[in-house]
Amino acid sequence: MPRARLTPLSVTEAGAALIDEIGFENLSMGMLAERLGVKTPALYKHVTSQADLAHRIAIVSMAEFADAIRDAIQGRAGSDALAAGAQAMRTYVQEHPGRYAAANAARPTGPDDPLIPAVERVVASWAAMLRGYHLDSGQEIHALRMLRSALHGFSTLEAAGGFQIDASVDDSFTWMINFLDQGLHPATSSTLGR
Amino acid sequence: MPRARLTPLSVTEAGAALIDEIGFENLSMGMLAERLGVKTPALYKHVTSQADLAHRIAIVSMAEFADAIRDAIQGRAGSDALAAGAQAMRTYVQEHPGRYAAANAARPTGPDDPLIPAVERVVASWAAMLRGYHLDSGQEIHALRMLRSALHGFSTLEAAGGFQIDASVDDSFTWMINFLDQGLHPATSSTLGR
DNA sequence: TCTGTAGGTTAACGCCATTAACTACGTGCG
DNA sequence: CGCACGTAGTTAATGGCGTTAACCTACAGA
Repeated sequence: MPRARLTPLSVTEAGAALIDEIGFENLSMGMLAERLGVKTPALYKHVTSQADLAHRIAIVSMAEFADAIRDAIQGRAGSDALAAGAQAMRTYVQEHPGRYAAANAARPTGPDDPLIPAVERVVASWAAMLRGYHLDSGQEIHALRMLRSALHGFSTLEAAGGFQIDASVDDSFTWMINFLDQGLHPATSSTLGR
Repeated sequence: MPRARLTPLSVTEAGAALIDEIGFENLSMGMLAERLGVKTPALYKHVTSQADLAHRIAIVSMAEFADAIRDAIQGRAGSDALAAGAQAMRTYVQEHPGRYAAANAARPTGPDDPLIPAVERVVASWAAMLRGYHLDSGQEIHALRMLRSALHGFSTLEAAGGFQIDASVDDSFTWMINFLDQGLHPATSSTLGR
């Protein structure tokens, strides 16, 4: 049998893949070990605990998420940037519900937790996007929080199957983005069709 | 020792109280039993499983929540109704984070699950509130979903300690409500929704 | 070639949810 | 008035989980 098969990173990535399949709260060390072709205690050679594993998954997921948002917004401005960023977020949550849940549940363990810069990159992307709307400096934080609330709320409710009524969820999402975009624009201009 | 101390309802209510203190995912049968001055297996005489307990908590919580929203909106209209309902929701989540999490995680077990009418009462309250804005009938669902997303997202992020930046969360909330209110008013939202 | 380290194993512990088997209280019937 | 039965509660046992301890052994470097 070959040795040195597993590393903290490989365990984390396998955990991230698993968590998307079975859900954040259903992650178990036994299932992950089996997936990796190893007995459960072997994981503890690479990860100190299940909480540590979850935190590592959160970090790589938040970094992935930050990349997705940045890539979507990059090269666009104003309404286009908002629509693209919002879609990117929704898509990420749809494709990686477990990763997103892990990333969102995590709290920094200290001042040099790599989770912090990852979170900051997400915030920076949204802030850059909002800059295109030329808000008053005092309103930027509020707009940021509103945006985050609306997108987070929509994405998680959708991922949890919370939208039961028979009406297109896609339509609701673009409607919401339009609504937010128009409200963010100065009252005069608004030529955003779809 | 007296008998017949516990009932399904009393167990559920004690569970609801406990879940607010320790968090939805930390609920354990042992802790609840201890709280009730009884051994763990005794709970199974009133509740079939921990999942059943969580579901019962979800039902009473959703009913409570529906009452809170209804009471807040009752007698108000338009912007006032929105502000009051939104505040009521935020307050409920702040005071009862575990109950809210349980209510939100629950899914109806069948067509005659009492959870369903409770959910419908919540939806009905929000729909009644929105009626004051005289939206096109096709837009009502979208507005409802947006409202729910924004309020759910804000409340849960706040309850989870997700707003770290040093700026008044209260201010952000009222700012968001104002934003939504203005966008919903017919005069300024005439071009919404293609 | 020998040795130390590190990634893996098996075995064991404690906590949890759940079930089985049993006990005793108190109601309601004779 | 007493007895029987239903039921709220008990103790004991099972199985699954995360975790730790003790051990084994393949491989790297002296």
